[in-house]
Amino acid sequence: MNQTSPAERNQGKEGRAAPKEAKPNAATPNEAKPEEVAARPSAGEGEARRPLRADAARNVARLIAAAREAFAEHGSDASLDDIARRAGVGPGTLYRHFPNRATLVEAVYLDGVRTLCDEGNRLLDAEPPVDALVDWLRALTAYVTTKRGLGKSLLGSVDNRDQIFRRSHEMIERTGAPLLDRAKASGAIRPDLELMDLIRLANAVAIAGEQAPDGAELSNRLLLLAVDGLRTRAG
Amino acid sequence: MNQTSPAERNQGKEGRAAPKEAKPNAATPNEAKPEEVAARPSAGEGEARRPLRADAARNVARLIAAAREAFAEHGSDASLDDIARRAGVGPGTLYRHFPNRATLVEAVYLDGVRTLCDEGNRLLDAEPPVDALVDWLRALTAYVTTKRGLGKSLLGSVDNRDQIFRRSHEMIERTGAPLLDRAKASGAIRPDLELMDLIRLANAVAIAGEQAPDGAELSNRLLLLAVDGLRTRAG
DNA sequence: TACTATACGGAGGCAGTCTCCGGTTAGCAA
DNA sequence: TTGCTAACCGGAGACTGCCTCCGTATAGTA
Repeated sequence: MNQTSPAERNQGKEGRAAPKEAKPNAATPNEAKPEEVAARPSAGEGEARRPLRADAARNVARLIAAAREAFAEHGSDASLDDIARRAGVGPGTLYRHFPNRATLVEAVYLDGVRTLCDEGNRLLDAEPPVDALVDWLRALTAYVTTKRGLGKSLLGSVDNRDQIFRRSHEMIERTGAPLLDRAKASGAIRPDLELMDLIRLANAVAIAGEQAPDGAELSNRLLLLAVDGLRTRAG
Repeated sequence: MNQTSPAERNQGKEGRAAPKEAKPNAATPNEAKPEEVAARPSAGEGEARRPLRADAARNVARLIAAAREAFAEHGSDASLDDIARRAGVGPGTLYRHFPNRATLVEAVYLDGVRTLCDEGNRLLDAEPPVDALVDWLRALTAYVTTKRGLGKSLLGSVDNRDQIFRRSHEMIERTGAPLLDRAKASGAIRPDLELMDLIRLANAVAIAGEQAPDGAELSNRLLLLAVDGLRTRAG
């Protein structure tokens, strides 16, 4: 039985038994793509790692997808039991894979980064390069929106949070840089543009979208307006 | 029976019945000092106001004190049942006086401002004037720390929050200005110093203290260092 | 002192969290 | 293919928090 013990989950919560502690493991569901082979989270560092069974990996993926949906609708305080139901699994299954809310939030967060980077890698072959960059910026803006909501709820886990944020930023840079270089090389984008400019732009339009009733639509419109201004001017 | 109805408390919470809505009343427990005579919160504007009974006023005061303690230990998500227990009253009593968490947070918040201002008014007679000012700045820093924690949880009530923040800022200015003037008049403090400088200073050291394990001690040390720099230089 | 409007409080319903353990099954060896 | 077993599942149940209801208590006034 790979049930995480109560001691594994305790971290400074008063009253009832403390909530489960987020465990930084070398290979956790959050490290690998949910469907990819993954070692079990509870194995010690020196122990041989055995990948998750196929049904377990499927459940992890379903839980992350359900959590993303629930967090989008209700925020990161969404009911974990509800997430389990949406995923079609029992609460015990949710808690076996994600000992507490923070680990699930982290998993959704990193899955979002991975999806964003996968999208960026796919767009490396898309033509024209400037449209590929714009498509990726759109995905980046959507990601920023979810990042802001989930990032706040990772506040309680200071040690881990900085590491997560740094790693995701690195992933985004590795993905965005080639896309930007392609667009510059095509001559359609001003050559002085830097990736950090685009990341800040995505942040700005995501924040603007948070305040509006039709936030996603507004963010998209603002993004397209801003990108228009980034194009190399003909003549 | 002055029980607030479910409709009075509802405000956009999914799942279960929505939580109680904070009711902005002309005279609520939050307006008056808890022990002071207060009209009942649920009375309409045009109705004659009858002060709370003595036992009711005592319970309000106990609830605010218990809430402050619980919020300091657990944050503004502290269990309301636990706060009622700490106050030695039933949950029904808590909900009769504070229909939802936000009203209780607001009461604790405003009570803190009132306490700060009372402290400032008491210090108007203290000698030397510069030490009186420093004592008040220490209290202001402690207040800012609690303000930041409680202020975040008032985010959900945008209309009321701005009003609360503005009112508390006015109270702080009315209290702090005479203390600063006295210290200036005594010649011990540089004459170009403004109250906003001191408020910003209190904010800065409070924020610094949030990140440290011995936060309160650090904030105090930083405050004293900074105040040293504000003194009029001899010679 | 008697009366009554006001206040109290805690049982109970509901929802969410989280664990435990009997049952199921994926995956491997023979 | 079959049998075995370690890994996995899931949901009942205990517990906590939120919140209301209504019988009881009491503060305050005449």
